[in-house]
Amino acid sequence: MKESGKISKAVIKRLPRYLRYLEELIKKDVDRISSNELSGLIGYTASQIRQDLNNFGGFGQQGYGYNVKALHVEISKILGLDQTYKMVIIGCGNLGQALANYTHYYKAGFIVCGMFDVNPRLVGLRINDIEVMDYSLLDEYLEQNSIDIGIICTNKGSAQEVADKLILGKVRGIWNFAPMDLTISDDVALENVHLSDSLQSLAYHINHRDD
Amino acid sequence: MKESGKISKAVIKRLPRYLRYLEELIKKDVDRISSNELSGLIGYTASQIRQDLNNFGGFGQQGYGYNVKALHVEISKILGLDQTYKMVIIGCGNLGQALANYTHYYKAGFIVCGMFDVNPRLVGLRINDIEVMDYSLLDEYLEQNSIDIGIICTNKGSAQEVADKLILGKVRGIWNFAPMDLTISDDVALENVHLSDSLQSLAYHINHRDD
DNA sequence: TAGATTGTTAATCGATTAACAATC
DNA sequence: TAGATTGTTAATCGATTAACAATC
Repeated sequence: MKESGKISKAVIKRLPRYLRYLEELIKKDVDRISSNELSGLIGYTASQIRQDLNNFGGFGQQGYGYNVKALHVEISKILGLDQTYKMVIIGCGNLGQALANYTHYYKAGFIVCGMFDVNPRLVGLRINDIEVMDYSLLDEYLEQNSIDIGIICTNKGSAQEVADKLILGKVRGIWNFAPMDLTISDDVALENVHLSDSLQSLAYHINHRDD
Repeated sequence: MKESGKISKAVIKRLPRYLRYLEELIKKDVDRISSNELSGLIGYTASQIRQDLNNFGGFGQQGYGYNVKALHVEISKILGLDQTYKMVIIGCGNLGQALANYTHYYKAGFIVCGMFDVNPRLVGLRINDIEVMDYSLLDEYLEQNSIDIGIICTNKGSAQEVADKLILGKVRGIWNFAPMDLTISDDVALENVHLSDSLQSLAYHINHRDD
């Protein structure tokens, strides 16, 4: 295995997609697959697939290909999906609630432990057995519970303040849905989902479909 | 201006971010900005900023820099934000509802016209004055209304079928939130938001923060 | 063993950065 | 005009693809 730390972001971004296709193959009881066959399904070149996987070690076997289940296990481990993550959601509007339900039903391993909002109408609400707490209780909650991920579903104006609180409260990663770029100490992982940016890209591509 | 059609995806992905920072500057009544100053804010190199913008034409002026408002207008036009887009949402669970509200309140220009679901409990519900219709009415609706964008918030199993219907119904773009890769005729634009992939990347970065 | 397919090096391609002449 | 800063070409860097020897 190569030294970690020099694996490019582009490679990491592809790993979840490998996982999705491997899951399909497992469902179909496919035991082995060559980089060439996988290329046909997933759309990356066979060469790229082999390069990607070899960043982490030799998971394949010459003349045989890759064992589907074993590869799935390996990529899961690389991504850290063999662990569980405790999460809090800050901002419990539609999006916050959607993410709570989504992770609850579909994402074993990512567990929403606490939900927080400033809106008194939302405080007290129960979403999948998690009660929405008042935002003022966040600091205390983070002190008393070891939380891995903070999910920011607030508006732009509050997002940086929330991020600061989350970092003080020792989260290891932030999943940011607010439409802005957060300033984050670099020992905290940050993943942005900028829906607005995404929609604007779509608009561009709608107007340049023939390119 | 260069020939369109050879502008890289990386450039397009950066445009919405330029727009966000330009909006901040407009709010602060900043009239002009140099690539160097903008670089300090946005985090791209000054060189990259000038390269990016020159893909579309000479928006700046030597010795002066860029006019903030004018640049904002130009990038908006490039992205097609000077137009309006009629949208339908398929799948009106939490996420579909969240997106309806989000675009309703924050995204002038992107208008949700119709919402559809198979679940009889959701059909009839009103979200921002849009009534959720039965999914079986989608084909007819698309025939009678000229819709630009279809937003897929269904589960994986239904997503491809929905996409096919949307394409038959002549949408120009699809915003896909289902955790799978759709097969799309290439005159339809496609933008994926794979939340699950995003969360998995975050997990990776949490476990490799020191790299 | 012969055939298949990986792991890995080398070649290519594309994107980013640096440099600087043009020009406001 | 002198100074500032763009537009644009050239250099560098990184990521993808091609090729092939290693090996199961």
